[in-house]
Amino acid sequence: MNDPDWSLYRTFLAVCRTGSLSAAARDLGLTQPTVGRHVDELERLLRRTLFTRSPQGLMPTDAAVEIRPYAESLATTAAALLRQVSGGLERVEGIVRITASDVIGIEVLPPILAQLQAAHPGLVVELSLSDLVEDLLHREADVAVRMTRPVQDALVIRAVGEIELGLHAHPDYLTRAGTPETFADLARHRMIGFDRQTAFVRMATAEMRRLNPGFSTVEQIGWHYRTDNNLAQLAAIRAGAGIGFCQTRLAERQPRLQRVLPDLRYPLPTWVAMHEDLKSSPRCRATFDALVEGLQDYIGGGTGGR
Amino acid sequence: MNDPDWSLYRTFLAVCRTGSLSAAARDLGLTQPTVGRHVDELERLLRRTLFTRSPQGLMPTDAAVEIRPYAESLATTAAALLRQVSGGLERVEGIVRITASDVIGIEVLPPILAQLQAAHPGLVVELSLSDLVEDLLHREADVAVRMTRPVQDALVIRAVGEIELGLHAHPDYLTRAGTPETFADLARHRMIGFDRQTAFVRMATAEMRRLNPGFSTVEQIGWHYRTDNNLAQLAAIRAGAGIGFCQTRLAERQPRLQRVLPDLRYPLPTWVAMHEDLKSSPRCRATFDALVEGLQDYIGGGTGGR
DNA sequence: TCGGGGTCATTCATTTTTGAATGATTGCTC
DNA sequence: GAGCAATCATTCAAAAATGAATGACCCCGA
Repeated sequence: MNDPDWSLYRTFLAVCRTGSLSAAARDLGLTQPTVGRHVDELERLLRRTLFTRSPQGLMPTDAAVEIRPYAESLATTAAALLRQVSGGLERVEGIVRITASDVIGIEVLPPILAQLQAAHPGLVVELSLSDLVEDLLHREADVAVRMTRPVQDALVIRAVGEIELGLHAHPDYLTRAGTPETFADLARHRMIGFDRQTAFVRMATAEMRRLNPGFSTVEQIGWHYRTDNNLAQLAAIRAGAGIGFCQTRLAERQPRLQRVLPDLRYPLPTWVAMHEDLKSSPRCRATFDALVEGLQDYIGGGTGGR
Repeated sequence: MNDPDWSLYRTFLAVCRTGSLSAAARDLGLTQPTVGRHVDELERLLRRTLFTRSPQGLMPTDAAVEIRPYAESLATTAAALLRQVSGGLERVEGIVRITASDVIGIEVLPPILAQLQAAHPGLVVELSLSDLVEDLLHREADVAVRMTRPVQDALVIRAVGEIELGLHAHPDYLTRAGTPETFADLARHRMIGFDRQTAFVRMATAEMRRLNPGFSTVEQIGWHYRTDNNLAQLAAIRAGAGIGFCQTRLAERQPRLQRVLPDLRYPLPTWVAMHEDLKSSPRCRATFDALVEGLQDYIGGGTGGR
């Protein structure tokens, strides 16, 4: 049995993603008959039907679903290879892909990255913002800012300190609704919080209770403005919708945002991580270092160290 | 800039591995001019010289060395894809790749795997024996038998108990040199042990000292027959070269191998691991289960559990 | 019921890729 | 130093892959 040509996998993946031969052809810069022939040949070589040709488009079969993750992996690796080769071996240039949470990526990273790029005009930054952690081992990203300690081997990780979360509100809201003085007061306020009870939220709630014994839990307080999107929470606070959590350093930067119950604190330990092999890549190394330094600055003389 | 065709990476990798266009062509089932053209095109698309054409063969450039790991990763993924598709979705058949240490693979696994294959004639087993842990996340292997606890996420792991190591010798040796009665006696014996001071050996030495306070360390005993190959150690013990460590259950099976200082024990915790995604693959699941059961039997009603 | 926009399959000429053959060069052996 | 067995580069004809064009089909909305 002959191995399929690797490019067939790329075509296969495009068809999986788009759901049609024509769309895949457009993405790949090929034509629809070519894509169709690629699929045919892959099916022949693998001895599997990959798509059932129904008139309303192609339906991937079980076999297609099964091998798709492998094709995705091929794609991320190929993309990583191109990023790697995009930069020289001495100078800080080329493409670096960074993954971070949306709040960090939008509120914290821009000045850090702008300064980095000012120093290295040849550097192109790709920002992938999501709470789904992209896999550094599979090179889905080159450098990551994480709020959970990366457990995988073969990663260079650096703790940059703890980002502190605290309750904040807009002065407009506080003049209207009053300023809470005790944890118990919060029960009478409009609280901004999470929508779903994700694993992170449950963990955070438990930790919050541990750190701040007087703080009532979700059940007792009740949340009036719920969203899982951290940026939306921040926007709600800014708009005077109520009291919610945001990063204290972030709030300090905002023109008019006031801290509420300053004793309540929730530290978010933060790491920067990248694959070991990328240490020797100037662009990744420089980005890593800039992120570490920038975040430590942001946190305010963080603990640093490994 | 156009993306290079993924098959160019495969050709590139073959050239890296073989060191010549002709050899790569033979491996790939292509011809030498084709391989040369592929390399040319990849160099053109990446804007990098990958090989310096010297008369005495091709020398990979720094750029080639840099991207080779990515090409290797592509190759392992493609291989994993083919293994995946080699089996059906319901029946236990196709190719399963297992990695284990050499002693386990040669002395322990054969009957387990033979029984597994007897039950499932369509199952093809690939055994990769090495102390280098192949990366399950990158699908270098489907199932692994490990002596260290796998730390990576996204793995299904199962503790199968502790394999006990003990000192053993051939009766011929013992009649010739006497049977040691105390740890101190070992100093007067021919000891079989490791060659280099690897991280594992250092750790094992420390652990050994902790578990068996009276046991002298390497420095005090002195090793007279040194090899890092565990099979070679076992062979030396069998040949009556002296006293060395081997698995007690293994020694029991040998026709004539006698335990020495039975109080001395060194338990080797053992795990079976595979990638989470492969749980739904019958061939991997069956292999995983068979290995767990077989190893628990081997250990002798091991502790089991997770 | 009738287009319009989308899909995929088929055909055929064109382009591209490939392989066989050949030549040039090197390293090794005798 | 000649002969042999490698290597890679080049050439040219054959094979393969591709794309444009066309036709058939389906869904959707008028």
